[in-house]
Amino acid sequence: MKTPERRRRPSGRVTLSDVAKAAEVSPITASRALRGERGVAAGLVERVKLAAKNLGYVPDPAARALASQRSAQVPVLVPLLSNALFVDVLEAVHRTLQPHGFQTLIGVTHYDPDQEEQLLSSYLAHRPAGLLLTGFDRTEAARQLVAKSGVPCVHLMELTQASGVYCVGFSQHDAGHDLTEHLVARGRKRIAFVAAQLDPRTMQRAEGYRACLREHGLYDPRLELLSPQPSSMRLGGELFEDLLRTRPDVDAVFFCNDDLAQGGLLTALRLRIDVPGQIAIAGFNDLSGSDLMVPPLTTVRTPRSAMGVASAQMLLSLMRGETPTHNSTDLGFELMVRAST
Amino acid sequence: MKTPERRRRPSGRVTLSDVAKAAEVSPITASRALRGERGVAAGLVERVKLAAKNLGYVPDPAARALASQRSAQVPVLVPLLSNALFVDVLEAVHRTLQPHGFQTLIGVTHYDPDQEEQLLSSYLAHRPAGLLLTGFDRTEAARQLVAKSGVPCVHLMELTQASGVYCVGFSQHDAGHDLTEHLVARGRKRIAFVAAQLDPRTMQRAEGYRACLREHGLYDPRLELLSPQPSSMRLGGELFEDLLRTRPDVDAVFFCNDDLAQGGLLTALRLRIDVPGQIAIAGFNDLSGSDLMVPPLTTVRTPRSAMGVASAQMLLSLMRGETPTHNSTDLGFELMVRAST
DNA sequence: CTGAAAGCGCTTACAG
DNA sequence: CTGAAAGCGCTTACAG
Repeated sequence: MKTPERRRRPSGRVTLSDVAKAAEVSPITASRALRGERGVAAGLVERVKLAAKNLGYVPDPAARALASQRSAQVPVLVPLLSNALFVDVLEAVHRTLQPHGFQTLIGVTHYDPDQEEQLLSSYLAHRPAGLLLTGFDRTEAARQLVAKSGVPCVHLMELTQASGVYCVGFSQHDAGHDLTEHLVARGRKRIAFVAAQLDPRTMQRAEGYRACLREHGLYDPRLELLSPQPSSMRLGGELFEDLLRTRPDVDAVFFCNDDLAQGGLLTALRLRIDVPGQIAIAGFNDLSGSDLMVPPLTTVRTPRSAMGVASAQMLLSLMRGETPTHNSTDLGFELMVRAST
Repeated sequence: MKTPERRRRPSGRVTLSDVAKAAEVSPITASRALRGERGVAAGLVERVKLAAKNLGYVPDPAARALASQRSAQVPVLVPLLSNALFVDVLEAVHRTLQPHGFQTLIGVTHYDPDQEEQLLSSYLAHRPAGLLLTGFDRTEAARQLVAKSGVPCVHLMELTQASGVYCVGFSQHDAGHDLTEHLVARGRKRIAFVAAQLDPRTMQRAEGYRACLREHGLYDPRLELLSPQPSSMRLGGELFEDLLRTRPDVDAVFFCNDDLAQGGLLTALRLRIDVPGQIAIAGFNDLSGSDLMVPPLTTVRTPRSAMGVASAQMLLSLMRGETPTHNSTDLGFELMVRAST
């Protein structure tokens, strides 16, 4: 009788060799059969899959990642979860990657490049299969980290023509420009721009706003109200009141995000300010509730789900080792003209 | 001259042995020093940490998980991300676990027990350090999976006295009861309950509503409007209109969530229905924007961040192998009486 | 088409 | 307090 081995560290787990034994093949063959690698006899594949199912085998992702130097994880780094914008993108990414066996990891940067860099370094240690990042604004160290890792990466929300950089988004500048153009077309002359957070994309919209007003000779820097505070309905209401106090002659407000605009609209309602009679109000993103406001809010509908799906598809293609024909996908935007302007 | 080894699979990664060599100790000692295990000479710890820093060493989580049978991941399973409720909880969990070196993984079940079971089986394969689940309503298989895994687990949002089950939440039943009591105290007689999604917690609030109205002899099942559709502002407006059509004599509505209530309130505004004159409106959760509505919405403030923090702390304690004195933490709730009732 | 050997980068016993 | 050996559960070359 054999004495029990002394050095074992049993985990009670069903392993690949258990499956291999049950199917009467070698672990290598079992591994290949389970991963659907071609070049395994059809009969063996059947046997292995059946054995795996019967034993309730679940591959160990840690062992797999260690052996193959590649996990099935795809970290997605977004600034916030409290903005429905990013939640919609995440849902779409998750929906697209899931059926291909990739696991979406959510990382929140809070608009802080240092936090992003740290997240990146920690996620990269997990040997991710791919990476999804928001925008292009990050530390040089973060950029190096990604480049050196060789992990396929797609950027969300903004566009660039830089070669070797993959991105899916729309022109924030043009969207800001077109919404402003709409206000001008409605005959507005004193159009304010009210923004919070002041992240890169907000500032690109601000540039679009400025460009448009300059084209019409209507630009006045005193009509810009920029707050670095986080965006919220409450802040929108407060900034709207500030604006009314300091610039009582404004006839339109372009809020850089719908939560601000909704707050502004509700404040107008409370103060019995006629919208759009006295003042037109527009927002950005077409978030939930904007079409239900009183009056319904004019805004720009941004392709949130489409960006999630398209960026995930581009990443899938990169992870397969393919070279996409286009490295930049412009998904456009849609002006939603409603009763508030 | 030695021929290069043929079987190497170099990953270009800085490993623990690189650090050990640089610090002139064995890999085991380096490992212990880095993990802060006590029983290593202070001088060595210094040397190892310095070497690690100089080399830019980042431990490989896959190797660590494989060797120790335990990862640093803590999956949190929530029904949705589109409800701010869960986003707030997640933020708080993440904030609490992060400094202890644990990584929060977000899993979304879409209120589907089968999806939850599948997520659980996939996450458990990663040998998580701990687990955070929403509520108690899951498949028997899911329950078994968790129990057999031995992974420490805390439940969120609901309470139970069952022994060996850890939970952090508040009484959904009592909150529903107390809000209804407030409406009764305001002299309302025909109080409707309008709900969507119909998840377990919503139905517990419904029970609280029923109990309260029965106590006052005011219960009328025809005043309940229950829709299995996902909760949203839009749906709230629609259900409110349905209710006005079928039960024109209602004098108060208890919406089971603030998004529904906000939609109802905006619809009332649009239809020029006097709130609270003709009809009182109340919501649940005190989500962003509820205090800014016109009129501001009466609701129940639920301890979202507190639940996130407390559940993460309870889990930290379990992961340390401690046995918490209380296995159930009741965080209570707060009635926010505003102008809509 | 199939398999024996080695290795991925750590940690767990066990010894001293 | 420190270390040599073995092992965690897979996959990657290499051979046949």
